[in-house]
Amino acid sequence: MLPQRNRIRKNADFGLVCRQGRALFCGKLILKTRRSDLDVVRLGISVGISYSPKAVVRNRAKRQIREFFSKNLQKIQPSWDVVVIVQKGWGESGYPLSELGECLAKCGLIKNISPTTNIK
RNA sequence: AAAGCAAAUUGGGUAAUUACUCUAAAUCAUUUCGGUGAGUUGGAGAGGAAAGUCCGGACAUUUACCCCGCCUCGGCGGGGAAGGGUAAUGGGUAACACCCAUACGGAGUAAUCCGCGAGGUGCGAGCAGAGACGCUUUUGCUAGCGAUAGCAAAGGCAUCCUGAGCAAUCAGGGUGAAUCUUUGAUAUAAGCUUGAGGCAUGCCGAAGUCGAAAGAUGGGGCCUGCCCUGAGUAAAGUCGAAGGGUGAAACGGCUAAAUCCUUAUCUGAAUGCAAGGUCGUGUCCCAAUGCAAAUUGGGAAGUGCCGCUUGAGGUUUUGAGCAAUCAAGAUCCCAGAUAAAUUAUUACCAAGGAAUUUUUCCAAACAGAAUCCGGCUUAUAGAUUUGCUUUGAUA
RNA sequence: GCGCCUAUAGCUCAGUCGGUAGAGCAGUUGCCUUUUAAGCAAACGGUCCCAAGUUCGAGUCUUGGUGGGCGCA
Repeated sequence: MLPQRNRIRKNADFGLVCRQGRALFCGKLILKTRRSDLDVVRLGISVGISYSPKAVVRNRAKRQIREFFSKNLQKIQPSWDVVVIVQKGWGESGYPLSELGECLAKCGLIKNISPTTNIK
C-alpha cells in the first residue's frame, strides 16, 4: 500500500487531473497525467461499478495496480499526478502489469523499467 | 450396510519477510503551549451471510387534526380520532410479519416437513334491460346414444293433527315463516323491522360435469353418505349376504376475500448517521450599520472534528422453564476506514481431485464492514459431529 | 451508505373493482393517383421480465428473484 503522501486524497484534485491531464491508453486502462507543484508522485485509481458489480473483483483490481506502483515508486519521476481509470474487460485473464510499465516508459515517466513484474 | 430426515460446528492452520489503517509508549524537531510532523517499538485489524433492504427496534431532527388540564402565554402533559399493521391458543422479547410449545388440517411407510389460519357475506364487478339470481324436485307425454331439454300438473322449510308402515319414513290437511322486487310508513352510522304486491330467471359464457366427437349443461367449488329390517356367525349396539327407505334444493357436510364489511388487539407521524451537532476554520456573494477600516446577520460551495463504536456485547458456571428465553455470579475488550486500510511473496502441515506408484501436477465456494443491534430472505465448494427413521443381513 | 420508481406488440404508452389485453406510430397487403407522399380499408404482430402462492379464474393480489432508472451531502 502506498504511503499517504503518494495518494490523491481530494475530490477536487481528482477532477483537475481527469479534466486537464494528458491521456495515455494502455489496453483497457486509461492513464491521466498532470504535472503538480509537489515533489512526489501521487496516484489515484478509479474503478466504476460497470467494471464489475461485485465489490470483491473491483477491490482486487485496485490492489494489483497499487502493488505495481508501490514496487516501482523509486523509478517514477517526481511531481506528477496520475489517475488510472479501469475499463470493463481488463484483467479477465491475469493482470498484464508489464504493459503498464512499458506505457509509462514510452512517455518518459519511468527511467529504467524492470520487465519482470508480471504478477499473477 | 444402504437410503433418508433433522440439528449443530467449521468456512484452512503455522512460521518468516513486507506494505497500509487504528491504537499505546517513549524519543527527536517545531510551536501561538492547544497541538502538529518524523521515524522506532508493542498490540489489534471482514462475514455466515458483511449481500437483498423485506420487517422490527435503538438513536437524531422536524412537526399536523380534535378535546381536556397546567402555567412563566407559547410551550408542557394527558386522552381521542384518522391512518397503518397483526390475526388458532398460550408463552418469549426492547420490538416484530421473528422464535418456542400445544391443538387442528395436509404430504410422507416413518423420522419429519408444510400451513398470512378471527367472524360475516358468498362470487362472470360481461351485454341488453326500469329491474337479473331465492330454484329446484316428483309424475306423465315428446325429443335425444347420453348428459339433458321442452310442455302440462303437483310440490318444497318449521310445527301440529289424521292415516299408512315393525321401523327409517311416506301421504293428506291446518297454521306459521323465509327468499326477490317495488312502493309507503317509521327509524338509522351501515342497516333493520312491519305491511302490501308481483314474477322477462333473456343473450353470451370460464372452471367443473356428461359425451368418441359435435354438442349439452354450467350463477363458487368439492363430497356421498345416512337410516331401517336382517339370513348368518361362538357372540352382536359394533361384523354381515340380501332387501327396503331417504339421499332435490336445503335452514346436508367440507371448503372458498391475499378485493369487501365487521370484531379483537397493537401503534402518534414524517425523515434517515448523506439523520444531526460544532463557544471549528478560512474563501466568495447578499443585506444592515459605518466617512472608512471593520462589525453583525443570512446564504453558497469546500474542509476538519464530534456522532463512531462498551454493546438488548462475547465466553463460561449455576439456577428457573417442556422449550424459546430469563435471572445471578465470574471473566474478557474483540475493525472503525473516508478516492475509503485489512496486502504481496515464500516454506511446511492438514484435507480434495487426476495421473502414477511414492512422487508430480491441478484446483480451492459464496463473497468485502461504512450508525448500531434483533429477525427474515437469497448465494454458498468442501469438511466434521450428534440424534432419529425405514429397509435388508447377522447374532 | 440511506431511500424510492419501473418492466405490457418492432418503438412510445393505456389497462380503475381479478373475468381472459388495447391505442398511436412503424412494417405488410389492397384501394385511390400517371407515380410517390398524404388519405381510406384490412389483416398480421404478445412467454404481459422470471418463479412460487392465493383463487373456479392473475397483466392486476401476496412473497421471493432478475434487469433498467432516479433522488439525498
